[in-house]
Amino acid sequence: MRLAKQTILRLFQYREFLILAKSIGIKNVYSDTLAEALGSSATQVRKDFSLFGITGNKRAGYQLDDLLSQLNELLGKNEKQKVIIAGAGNLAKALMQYEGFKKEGIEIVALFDNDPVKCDPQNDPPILPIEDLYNFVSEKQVELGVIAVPYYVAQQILDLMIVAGIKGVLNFAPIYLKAPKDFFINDMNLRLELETVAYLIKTRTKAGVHKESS
Amino acid sequence: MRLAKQTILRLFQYREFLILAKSIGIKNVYSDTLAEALGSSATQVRKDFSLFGITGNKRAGYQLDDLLSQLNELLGKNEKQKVIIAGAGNLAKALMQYEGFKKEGIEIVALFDNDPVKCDPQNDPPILPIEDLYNFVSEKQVELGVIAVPYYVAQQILDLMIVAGIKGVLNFAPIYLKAPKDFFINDMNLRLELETVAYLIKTRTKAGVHKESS
DNA sequence: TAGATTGTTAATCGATTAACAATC
DNA sequence: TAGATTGTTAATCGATTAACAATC
Repeated sequence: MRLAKQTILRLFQYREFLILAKSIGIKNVYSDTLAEALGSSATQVRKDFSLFGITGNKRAGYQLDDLLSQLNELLGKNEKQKVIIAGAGNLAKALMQYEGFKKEGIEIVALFDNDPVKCDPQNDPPILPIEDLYNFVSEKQVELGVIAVPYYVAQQILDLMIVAGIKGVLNFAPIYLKAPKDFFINDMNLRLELETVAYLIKTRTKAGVHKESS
Repeated sequence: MRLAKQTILRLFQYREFLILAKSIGIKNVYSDTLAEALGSSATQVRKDFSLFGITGNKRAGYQLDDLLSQLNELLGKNEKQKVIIAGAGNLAKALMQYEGFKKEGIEIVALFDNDPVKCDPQNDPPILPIEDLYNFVSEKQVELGVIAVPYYVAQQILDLMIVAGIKGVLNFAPIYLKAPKDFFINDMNLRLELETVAYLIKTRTKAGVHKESS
């Protein structure tokens, strides 16, 4: 099934909200509850669910535990996924602090950096020289990467990742990267995103695009 | 004019490429050149331009300097914009390192943090206690903010920003924030974005959504 | 039962792409 | 001129929203 990135993002957001709701003892949710929590609409929520054959009860909404386990299954949250980060700078640190990764089945297994000063194989996760990337990734069969290196080495690092066996990346380098058709790249250009908000403020479109799911 | 966030993002990306192209001495570009550079299509490029009345020459494409100055005008790049960051953690540091901000007319004028240890009014930009946010923002008439604080204080910080006069934010807190209709929020949930790539890899949709402009 | 909520179909909306005339 | 490229209109595509029957 072809799935829009936006839909997938929403499914993750539903899941996130359910976990929170569960922690405060809620047992049932309605499409309306979820819509409210995400700034979406009830129809959208039901539509998303119907795409996956997730069903609720006509009068009682969705049973939380049930819904959550269906989403977990769907989103592959029952399996672990290893990730490496290229570039051991502040962005990498910020990601590691985002925390909750481990809880989410995503494990940062190593960082890689050019700068010998930043390297520290004893750290957990280890910070290794770029030269080790190929062997590490191919041996451990890591498939997910993050590109947090300066833009002028980003393509080179990506190429290295690709031959090593990485299948998709989250890219923070502000540059268009070339990759095979079946390779996934999710571009995050933080500066452009900030400039976009700056632009919107300046031109103060009165009937506002005030909510973006990015 | 109502403008899709995606269109604005593309305009910024064109501009970015033009600056690079200019630096290596290129004088003319074609819609095809720009499309290639961004992984877009020539039709898309011309369509975007036509929305703004930007025109080229039938046979010679677009004169680079000319195009660039039109984009600068359009995107408000001839004016400066001040921005504050709430939360002086690694993400804030990463943003400051992104560099090029000043060059882009965006100036980080202050950071704010709860933790007295992190505060340093002598730093450039100054790192101030949250208590100072209201006065600082209203006095300096800052309109743009970044939310880089933990999710459980994000709404509170946003409310504070709003009353202080901020008109839009780039939000890194993984939570749906409530704000007035004419307030701009651009949500960046880095974890969800990474999870999305992880999902796409797992389900390995062969006919790939391999390029995302997020 | 009456009221509330789901699940789905059809309508709308918006963005991207294709087609092509204009013209340098 | 012939060929290449623009600018725009129409077609397509996909996602969101509205409407509403089904039913707990």
